[in-house]
Amino acid sequence: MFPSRKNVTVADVAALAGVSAGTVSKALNGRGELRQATRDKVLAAAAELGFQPNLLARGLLSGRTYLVGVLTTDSIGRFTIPLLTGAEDALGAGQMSMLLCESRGDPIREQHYLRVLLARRVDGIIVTGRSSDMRPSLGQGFPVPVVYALVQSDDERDLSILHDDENGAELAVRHLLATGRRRIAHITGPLRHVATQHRLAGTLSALSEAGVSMVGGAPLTGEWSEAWGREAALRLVRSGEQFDGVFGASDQIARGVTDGLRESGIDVPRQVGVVGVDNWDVIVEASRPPLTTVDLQLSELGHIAATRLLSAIEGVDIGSGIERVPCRLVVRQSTATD
Amino acid sequence: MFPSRKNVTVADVAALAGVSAGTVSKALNGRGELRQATRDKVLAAAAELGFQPNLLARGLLSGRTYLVGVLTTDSIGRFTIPLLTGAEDALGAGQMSMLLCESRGDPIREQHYLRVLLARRVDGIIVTGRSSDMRPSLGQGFPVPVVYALVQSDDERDLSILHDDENGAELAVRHLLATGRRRIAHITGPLRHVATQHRLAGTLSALSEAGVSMVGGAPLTGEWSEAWGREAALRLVRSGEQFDGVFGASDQIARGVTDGLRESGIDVPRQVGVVGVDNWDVIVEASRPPLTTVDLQLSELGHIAATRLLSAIEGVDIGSGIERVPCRLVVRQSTATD
DNA sequence: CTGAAAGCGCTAACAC
DNA sequence: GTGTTAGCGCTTTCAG
Repeated sequence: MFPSRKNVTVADVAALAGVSAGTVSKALNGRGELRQATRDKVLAAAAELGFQPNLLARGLLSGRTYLVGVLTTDSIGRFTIPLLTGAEDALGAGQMSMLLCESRGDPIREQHYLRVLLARRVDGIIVTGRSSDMRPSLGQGFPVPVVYALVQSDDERDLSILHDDENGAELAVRHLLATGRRRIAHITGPLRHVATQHRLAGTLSALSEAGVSMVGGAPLTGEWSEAWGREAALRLVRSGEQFDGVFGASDQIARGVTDGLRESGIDVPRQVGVVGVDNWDVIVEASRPPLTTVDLQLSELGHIAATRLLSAIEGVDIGSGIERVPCRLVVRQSTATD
Repeated sequence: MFPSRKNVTVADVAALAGVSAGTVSKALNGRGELRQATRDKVLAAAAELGFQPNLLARGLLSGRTYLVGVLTTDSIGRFTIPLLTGAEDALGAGQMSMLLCESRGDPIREQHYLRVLLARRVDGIIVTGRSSDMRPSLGQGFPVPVVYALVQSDDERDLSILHDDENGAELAVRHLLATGRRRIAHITGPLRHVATQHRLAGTLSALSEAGVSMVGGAPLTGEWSEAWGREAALRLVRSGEQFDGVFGASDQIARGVTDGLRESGIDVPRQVGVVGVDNWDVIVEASRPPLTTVDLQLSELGHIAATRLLSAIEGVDIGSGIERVPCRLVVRQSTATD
């Protein structure tokens, strides 16, 4: 399959085909006017030798490397993976490869990686990381385009592709309403996170659309954990407030809620419907019952980021600011109405 | 910081410093004998222009790209991430970068990526993926070294770096024994997986070391899921067999076991100790109580794989066959003895 | 239609 | 000590 112990060059192919190096190049790249017979001869020789053009040499000449750097500020995690996959899909179509750099939040490392990426003459850079709040812009005046995905640059002149938390919350709450629930509580993470704020805003907007108010008048805020979801559910039950729907701002919280409710003798989804956020398979499927949840469409997000970057590389103006990707609701049994 | 809109070359630096390109190269790479004053002049000029040597050009000449390809057969997941992180640590020290390719189990894609990696003249390749059974070897006769990590090549002539499931199971069971349990059950995944077989072997060896036999005489085999862990726990309880320890072959199974036991009125760890495998934070911490578990040391594994690859690239013979990385036990409350 | 020559940016060898 | 030359592998004029 790859019998070439030694690297074959155009010169080798040219020699075997009995033509010049220039002709080999034209034949293999379909450029220029060549006689069909010559072309075939070259192709045959190339195949016989297992010729692989050296992309370094090509890049040196063309000024394009067909490489994009992916700089993850935080460590790669659950959120970044689908993003990478989506980006790879979009890039693969353009025959580009991804150079992965994980700076782990260390600015020194980040500068180092940035330097390396530029030294390797990547065609563009995608900056990503843990989806929380903003991150400092890499700055302007780069020799290559930069797109931020999942993380927001603090500079308006950059383009950031983000998921739409407000939209996601609206989908969740509207679904609870559509399945007949009217008394809806919101259990969420720390209020200082923008995600928390956006999800709260979406929740309030969907509730007011329907003319109902939030149970307890305010969200229950805590950690992004199952334990908090359980505890919040218990608090809700003990408060004596009537409620028939809970929007948990993460799958972990929502799963904790289902556990807390079940252990309080409350049936999900019969008595209370529960919706989460993330569509994180392990949590969602292990939950009892399986969770209806909001999918953040991260692979779509990666796809868009990569596509925008490709456009920018082609010289197209991709604008700046924030582009939000809508979420998608995934219905499972935690909101079933049989 | 990176003001270079245009790419600066050695020629530019040479012009500014009033020397020749060759001298610039020597000055920047600390080669040859240069007068200190000249060296300083060049360094100053390079700094002023924000010079970044073009690694493509360097690679073309040196025959080394300082790139390694990472080919993941399956999609990148929970297991591959720590591995990548570990590999990056080892590679970073050698100033190498990672080119990430995710073939998603599609052989066509894999061949395509392999071709691209070779065309880019990577210095070496790490093959990884979901840790299950074997995978077909990429074959011999590559122009660059290849190391398999987490996945095992089906060709003995390749080097595969793997975690040690048997050792992990021994650690788990010995710990249960050391905390005073004698009647230990094993709940695990499908027997056709090699991981299942190795974990069973380790379990049996640790038990026989202590002269005790497995509760029920055989493992309970099922899915790698919480649901199966719960169900197996219930079966165990209903069977009427006495038991005071359970080794679950994954954190998901073990967590399911703790839930099943608690819901049967059995106290973990007072009446039964439970140990899992994976040290998967989300599962382990959300478990009630938090799980004692076996850490597969995947980032260590990635580190070793990258280190071996670097050696091979340097021309050192790294041997072949299987190198197993020992596991590490992480003790939490599910086996506490107060 | 095909070949020869130049050059992408860098470094190693050899002059001076 | 420093400049000059050649060449890594490829593509692209420009002759022929």
